[in-house]
Amino acid sequence: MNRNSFKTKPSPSLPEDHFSYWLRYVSNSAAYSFSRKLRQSRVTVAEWIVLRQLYGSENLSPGEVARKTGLTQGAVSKLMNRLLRKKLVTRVISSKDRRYKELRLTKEGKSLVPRLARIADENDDQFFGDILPKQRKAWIDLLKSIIRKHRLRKVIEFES
Amino acid sequence: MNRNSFKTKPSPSLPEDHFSYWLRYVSNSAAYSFSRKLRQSRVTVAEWIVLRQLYGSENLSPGEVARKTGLTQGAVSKLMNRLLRKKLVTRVISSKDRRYKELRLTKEGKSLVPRLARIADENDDQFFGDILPKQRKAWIDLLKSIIRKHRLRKVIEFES
DNA sequence: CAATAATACTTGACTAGGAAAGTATTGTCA
DNA sequence: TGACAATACTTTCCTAGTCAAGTATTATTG
Repeated sequence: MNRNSFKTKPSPSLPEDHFSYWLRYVSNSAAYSFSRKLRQSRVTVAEWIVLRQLYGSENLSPGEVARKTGLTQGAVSKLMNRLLRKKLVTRVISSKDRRYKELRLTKEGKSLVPRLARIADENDDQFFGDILPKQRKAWIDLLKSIIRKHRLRKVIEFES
Repeated sequence: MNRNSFKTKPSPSLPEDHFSYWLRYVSNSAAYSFSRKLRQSRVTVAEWIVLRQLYGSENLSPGEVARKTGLTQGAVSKLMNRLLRKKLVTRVISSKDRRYKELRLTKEGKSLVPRLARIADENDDQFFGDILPKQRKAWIDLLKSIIRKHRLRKVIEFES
């Protein structure tokens, strides 16, 4: 008779048993590597994401930035203070509705974005450049389908 | 003549153009979801990982925990203070070498681990349960190969 | 065998972001 | 039109981690 025919208590699963563990492992490592590369430019990952958003529009309100990035308003507010101090953005009260603020890239901010984009490209390539385009696309489609299925809001993220 | 025959400056890549963006999106969402589920158990993700490590051995030193989890010693030290306060671990100075400490799960800590493991299983299944086992394995192999290639150290992680 | 180095851990200063309370402005409607 | 609601943003308090300096203990070495 099988020694295990009686009920056994299976030992609890390990973190490494989970798909999300490996995903996080790689994702966090890539993010960490990226954040280190950004350090020379005196910018954080969250700042890069926000700067890139602003690059695309003439001006955005803090609320719009929060919605587009998935950050909370509070986080955006603090982020903007930092970017203001670094003279990468300007923030003025809207004349139409004094509750709103208008955020704009400064000249320096504008010129920084393409440089940051190159760093991002490079980092992505370094980690995932070997994956064949076809497979890469399949992955991204799968990730997007998970996002849709769970109606995920963006969640940003650890900084080192 | 083509209007674009002169050199054009391609617009800088967007965060969404990067593989790592989608990886992080899903990874962080899953981690966030998990951390919310853990809240009821009054534990954080990092705490779960450490508790699971301790579950596997009679006792570990803070340094061993740090090496196994990828956390810094400082982080482990603070984590242990919290787990101590929650009465989930004990910490005593080793009698062989007074520089070392011996960390052990309490009875309560031991009984908690299987419950946390179930929550982790459930969360993983919720996000990634639809992926076919075969494809799932292919993914994990790919992630592991990236880890090997870059000799990645673990990096833990954002908390909400 | 004392001085110095190495090892193990802790602590303090700092950064980052979430949640919720707080402030200012505009909209609504009785 | 004046009170209350809604909206937009900021601030405060909290948690969580890194890094580097600090403390304690043991090992090494001249």
